[in-house]
Amino acid sequence: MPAKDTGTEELIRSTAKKLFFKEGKLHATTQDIADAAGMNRSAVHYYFRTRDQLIALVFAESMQALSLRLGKVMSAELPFREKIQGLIEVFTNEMMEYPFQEVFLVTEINTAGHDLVTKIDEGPVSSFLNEIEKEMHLGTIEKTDPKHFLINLFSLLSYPIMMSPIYRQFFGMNEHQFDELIAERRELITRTMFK
Amino acid sequence: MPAKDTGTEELIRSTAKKLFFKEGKLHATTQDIADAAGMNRSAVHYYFRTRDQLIALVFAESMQALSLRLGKVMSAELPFREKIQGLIEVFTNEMMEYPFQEVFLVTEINTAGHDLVTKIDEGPVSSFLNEIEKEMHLGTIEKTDPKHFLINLFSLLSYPIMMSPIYRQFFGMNEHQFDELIAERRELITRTMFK
DNA sequence: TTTTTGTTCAACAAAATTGTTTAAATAAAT
DNA sequence: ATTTATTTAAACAATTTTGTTGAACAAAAA
Repeated sequence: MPAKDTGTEELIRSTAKKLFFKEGKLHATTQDIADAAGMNRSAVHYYFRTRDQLIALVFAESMQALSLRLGKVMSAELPFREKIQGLIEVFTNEMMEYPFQEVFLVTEINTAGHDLVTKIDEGPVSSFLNEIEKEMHLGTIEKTDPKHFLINLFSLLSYPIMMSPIYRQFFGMNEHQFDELIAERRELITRTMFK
Repeated sequence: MPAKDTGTEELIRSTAKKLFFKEGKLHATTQDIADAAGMNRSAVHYYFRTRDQLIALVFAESMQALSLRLGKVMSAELPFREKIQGLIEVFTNEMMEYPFQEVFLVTEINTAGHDLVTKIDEGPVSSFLNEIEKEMHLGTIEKTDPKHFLINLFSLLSYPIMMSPIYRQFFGMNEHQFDELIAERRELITRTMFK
């Protein structure tokens, strides 16, 4: 009974993500999305009924993917330092592709107030916090609340990329120059986090 | 000839900032603003003509204030370490009061594409970058591109606060608990940046 | 007091956005 | 060939949001 399957639904989803996460167009209308996907606005409603439902789905998928990514990276069978390097690699790549994903998530939480509690698997996070604590006892990283270690790591990773439009102006750099600066950071962040 | 002067215009401005910067309601309508300010929507249009003009003004003022704040802190007559501590203090306070101000700025740049070039005085920034470089030669901070030092500093400062809705969930903390975690960071950031 | 100026509000009009409906066209599966 | 599912299109209504206008009002100036 099902038919065509030209992946239209998936196209709409990915186009919405492109607008929200890549271009930072947080107010994109159903018309904007249809235009960007090269189709009729009716198709958007046909597959997702309402704009809110589409956004709720994009939000949920983004949270879920984030949780999955975290889980995979945090519970990898690797020595601590390599695990951190893997995390930096994975999340830097994600941020480079979707610089405004986290901004989207936060503003959605502020306005719509989604219940994200269910979306996050706290298991890997808390066991990773334990691993961080062990590493602190070994002396390779500074001793504090392990939550600070995690926060610092993601701060150094995410913030410069999501704020790049502002900081490019501050430093008078073009996009290419700033991308090179960001590229240097993978190594720099490792150095900053250890010792 | 002028009349009343009940500071209504100022009230509208500050209410808009409260919605945008404090509560992260980035899609707030003129009605939302009027409601929050306890007045008629016409008043908003009377003073600012259009929503876009109000937003443009809030944006410009925010950038200008940021530039001013930066300039003042960066060109203070203080030893380097104390200058950094002052910067941390000032900008942490600002972030605590207006957690979503930077998010507002970035999303505005993405959608409206304001020309912020004129708004920023690059003078103090570039001379502060020189000061950082000098400090690197003295050996109190690690040697890299001084831009990285600045980026790191603001990452550690701003990101945790603007992302608090997400990370509170991640760590299963309430607002008060997370505020205490943030409070610990002023000292922690200093320690991380030096040595 | 009268006039002028500036402010507030309610009502209205215009525009933008959303969501539905209907019809027609297309394409796949049975 | 028939049925089912997909896609486009156009038209429409409903809602939201915006922006304007005119009247009422208050305060200062004349």
